Amino acid sequence: MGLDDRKLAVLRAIVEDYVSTQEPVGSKALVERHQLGVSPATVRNDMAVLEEEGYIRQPHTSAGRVPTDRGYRLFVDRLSRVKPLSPAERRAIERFLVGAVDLDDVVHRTVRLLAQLTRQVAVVQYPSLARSSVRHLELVPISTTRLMLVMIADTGRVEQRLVELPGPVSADDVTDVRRLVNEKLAGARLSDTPPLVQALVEEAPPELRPAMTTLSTVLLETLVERHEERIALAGTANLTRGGLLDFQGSLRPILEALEEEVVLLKLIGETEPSTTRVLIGDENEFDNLRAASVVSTGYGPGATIVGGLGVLGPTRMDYPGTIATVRAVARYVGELLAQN
Amino acid sequence: MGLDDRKLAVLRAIVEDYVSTQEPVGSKALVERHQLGVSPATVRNDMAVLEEEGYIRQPHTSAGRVPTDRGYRLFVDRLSRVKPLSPAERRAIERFLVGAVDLDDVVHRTVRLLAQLTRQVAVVQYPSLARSSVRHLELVPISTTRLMLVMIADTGRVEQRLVELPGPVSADDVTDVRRLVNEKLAGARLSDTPPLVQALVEEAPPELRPAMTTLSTVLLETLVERHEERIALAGTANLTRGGLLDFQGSLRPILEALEEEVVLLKLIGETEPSTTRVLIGDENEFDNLRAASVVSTGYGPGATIVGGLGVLGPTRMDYPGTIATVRAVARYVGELLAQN
DNA sequence: ACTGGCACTCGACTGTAACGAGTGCCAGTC
DNA sequence: GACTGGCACTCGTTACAGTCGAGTGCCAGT
Repeated sequence: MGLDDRKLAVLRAIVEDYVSTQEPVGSKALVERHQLGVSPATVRNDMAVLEEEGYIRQPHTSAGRVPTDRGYRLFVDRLSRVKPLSPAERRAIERFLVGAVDLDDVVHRTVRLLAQLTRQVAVVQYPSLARSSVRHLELVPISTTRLMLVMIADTGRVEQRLVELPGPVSADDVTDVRRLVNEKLAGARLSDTPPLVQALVEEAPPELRPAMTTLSTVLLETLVERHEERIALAGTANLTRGGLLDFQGSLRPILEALEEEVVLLKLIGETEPSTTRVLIGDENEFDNLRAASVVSTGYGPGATIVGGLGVLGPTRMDYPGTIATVRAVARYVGELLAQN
Repeated sequence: MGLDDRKLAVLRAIVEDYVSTQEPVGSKALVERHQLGVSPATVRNDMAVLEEEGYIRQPHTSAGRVPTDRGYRLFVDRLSRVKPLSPAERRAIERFLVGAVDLDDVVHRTVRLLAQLTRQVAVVQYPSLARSSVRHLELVPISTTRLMLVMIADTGRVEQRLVELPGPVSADDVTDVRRLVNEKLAGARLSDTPPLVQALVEEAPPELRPAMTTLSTVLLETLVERHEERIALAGTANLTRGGLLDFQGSLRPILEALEEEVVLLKLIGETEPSTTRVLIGDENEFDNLRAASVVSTGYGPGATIVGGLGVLGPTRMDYPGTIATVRAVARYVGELLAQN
């Protein structure tokens, strides 16, 4: 695969033109718009090679070339530099995020901001419980045999859950249980809680045993097993930009995929370190999304990562710009979280 | 507007055929599929009258007829009976809603169920705070000058909000404030709280005054002013059924409208009594949604109404079936809430 | 009041032709 | 050997004409 510099320049030019015009690009138009210093015929020869190598393809015999997923991949990896944000964009980010009053607010503002800046579908994962610590556990009696368990995490997340007790429990008992539970669990990482919860049951005074047992089950279920992830979504209307040319005419599979939290989590839930991840076309594992690309990254206060965020759009997207925006927004959100 | 019985029957037949075939219906096809007991020519005369009265129209000169918004309105008001649900549907509803562990769960299951049964976009409003009572208010110290305020409503809703205090407050003070606040507000309807909150500040011991003042501001803001409504959405992929024939080719305006909580609230936030509301085409106030219809109703435990739910689809929808499903789901959700 | 018949309209579909963007290839040039 | 100009070719797009048929409006007849 001997791709000399000029062939790479041709590929870059094709990607850039196609992204901005949305139309297959031909050899003549290419030399006109870019200073390649060679004739269309030469470009055609280069194109033939690029096509053979699988970086570009022709929609039909007598049309221009279009980048393949592989071509975009090469472009992203080797042919593009991350665009610095414009001052206007920086200002927009700051303006948008100040004044958020709670975590919900932060997440909603973030997802809308991201959708607006990238003009694509934005996805933000709430700070993952698995990466949070318990700040406080509250038990609110609903009736004599029912409690509302409210957990407040250090990331600002608040989760509630109804607990059905095996027998009636007095208000004093609830107070005792609350104190016990908080003594043991406050400050603990959620992923470390199972043994602590276990100990809780064993150390409980006999009269509180049954209640504590039930409670511990619910605790484990809520906090650990049922990996309670939350997701916010915005900008689905942006899918209709490019008037059905992207996504080969049907938004259906995309919209279906966007309704599945599991899918979104796999896409933006950060797996690797804090690097920005770009999934192009069928690089992602979902058939429904083989016409889409995803740019995502992790965010969190300081250097730690508590959740992921990203955008989803057509494979034909402005990768450098999108990557820059996603990164910048993630950084700002991290700073915001660090303040709380 | 003398519409005799046969003309009404013709209109009904047109609506039913058009809804099921999605194609303009002609006089000949009509007499074939329905036992009208008259010839196509007669039907044509009736159609001419119906068209003159604005109940149907021709997409183009030599095509069949299509109902207008006005035609659907007449159909809904006078020509249709609510379809009873099939046993399969009843079973689906029950199966879907048992096992919900908290309010979030109930709402999410409901909205997905509704989307699945009606095969349209479903919207469910969380129980409105304005119609809830305070069950408990919790104050969790984050730092010496910061509190997390958590409000638990009797409807199961839990709202949190960060409070920035004017000066440092001791743990004991927080306990005092918590007790005071709960004594005053527990059990109160949220809409009745403003005077209570006011009294709270006035009656507070002097050393707690500043903290209490800030807190009261936040309380009022959170609970009353910033009418904190929440909405869940599902089934947007259903918009793509009928392959762009509905919604005159572009989903854009619909998707945009669905992103605006305010819009959705106006659509399904119940205004009138507990009756089912049907908004057809441009009967709703949003230009973006003039190609859509909305069927909505209120729900709540027992006879009280705490929120709204409904579905949105093309004006060409199965109104009797949709209305029946929306009502049934609302009733089941109400029962579920009553149990808690 | 209803019906059969008939002329008419007009979108959908088909086939043909002209057009042009874009290609691959080849012979020629530096 | 690498690049270029030229040329034949492909094939989608557009325009136009013609046919078909579903559906209508109207009118005379029962």
